[in-house]
Amino acid sequence: MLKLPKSRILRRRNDFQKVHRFGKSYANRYLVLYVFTASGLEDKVGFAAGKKLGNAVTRNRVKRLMRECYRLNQDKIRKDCCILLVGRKPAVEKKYDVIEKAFLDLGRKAEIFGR
RNA sequence: UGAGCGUGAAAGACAAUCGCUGACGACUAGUGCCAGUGUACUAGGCGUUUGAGGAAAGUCCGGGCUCCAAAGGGCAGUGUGCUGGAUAACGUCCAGCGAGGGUGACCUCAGGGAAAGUGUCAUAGAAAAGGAAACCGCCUGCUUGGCAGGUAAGGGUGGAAAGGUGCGGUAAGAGCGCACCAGCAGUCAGGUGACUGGCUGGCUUGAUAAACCCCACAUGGAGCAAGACCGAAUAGGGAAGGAUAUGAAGCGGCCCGCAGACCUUCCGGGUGUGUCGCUAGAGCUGUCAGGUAACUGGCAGUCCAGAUAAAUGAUUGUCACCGCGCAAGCGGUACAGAACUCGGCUUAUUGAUCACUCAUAAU
RNA sequence: GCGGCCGUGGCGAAACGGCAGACGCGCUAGCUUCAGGCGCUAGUGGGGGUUGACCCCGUGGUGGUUCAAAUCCACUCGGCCGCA
Repeated sequence: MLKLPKSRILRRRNDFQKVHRFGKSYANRYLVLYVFTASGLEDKVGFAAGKKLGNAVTRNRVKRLMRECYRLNQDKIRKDCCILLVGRKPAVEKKYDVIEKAFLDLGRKAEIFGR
């Protein structure tokens, strides 16, 4: 089942800062991906969309697209790491399939996909 | 047909698959209480149901609600400012009055007081505000190329020059006199009133209050980050300084009044991103009655988001509308995301419908 | 949610309601130097019309008050900051 309840989404400001500061980062034109493998936050995910992307509607849209990417591909992802996804400006105009392709590329680069 | 002026409905629809928030239900597992049936909490999947706006936005106003002991008085400050009404309240709305703009439909107006007082009116100009002012001109006189006196009709300056036009009058002129107009005061009539119309009077008062100000009215302050609960939780501890029942802090300006014992700084250390507040309300829909209207009242029906790094999404298909294209088809379908809540305003933006106006043409 | 500040030449910034751009950094030209820098002197200061003189528009935007607005008032756009 490809579910994504709220308990698996990062909530706390401290957690976001931890992943952002200590995680390894990978980026392409549409997304930035942070991977953090330390203890405490295994199998969790966070989504971020900064103010540069536009107003609340477009920021919400980018976050929803990223969440859908993670949800539909979570069975391939290793369970021992914590992921933070950040949207970049060119992603605002794009449809889901473009974002998903960008996510899969980044994931391969970061070697988060298990066997 | 073209141009315009008001009004302002609606905010693409349906289906399938996957996913999210809240509520309810039964089930499974764990933990606590209990002898046990059971019950409470947590987690999980399942079923039913629910889920953004007209502006949710800007935060420009006004209420509810909560706390500040009570929310009292005065001053200051701030805001509003034609009249009458609506309203919980408003800076909003409705109906009028007045002024201005437009051929017109219609639009705009912070629209009280300048005779309570003060200030300002640069440059130019003789003079810029109290009974002021003589630069040129005009008139009179004389010691005749200059001076004295009179004069605000003319010139000139200025955004504005001390009511305007005409006739009389005069040495020349002047509300000096008269008529009309404007304005002011009084009075009569109509109107709840703003105001409008008439009559009479003395002949006359610059502009600016979105300058200070005066007048009238309103206004205690803070805001759900309010506040309450659980709890180790503005805790408790140490050091320094200050104050003190001869009255501290406080009541986010001051005084009265209230009240009644601490306050400031530093050091070191610990604990929550908990629960409630949190959605039934000046609610929504329909209908009837009153009112020109804003709106009000009665009756019937109805329950319609409650998140907290913040749910309402993704994909596919069919249809609708628009653009391009011969066609197959391709692309597009605005502005924009609830955060305690309600009434407005403003701004962003797709956009019917209906009423009306002007121009042209036809009948 | 509450509150505050700013917007003026290319840049940083001044300016009682009364000639907009003081002043500094720039830029241009000249002097100085073998050359450059430093220094000194003068000028240009945004846009449009014009050969020039000169005229019109310009202080984020739109209106309003005023004889006159960068300044006062209202609305609005953009940017920055503070408060548990």
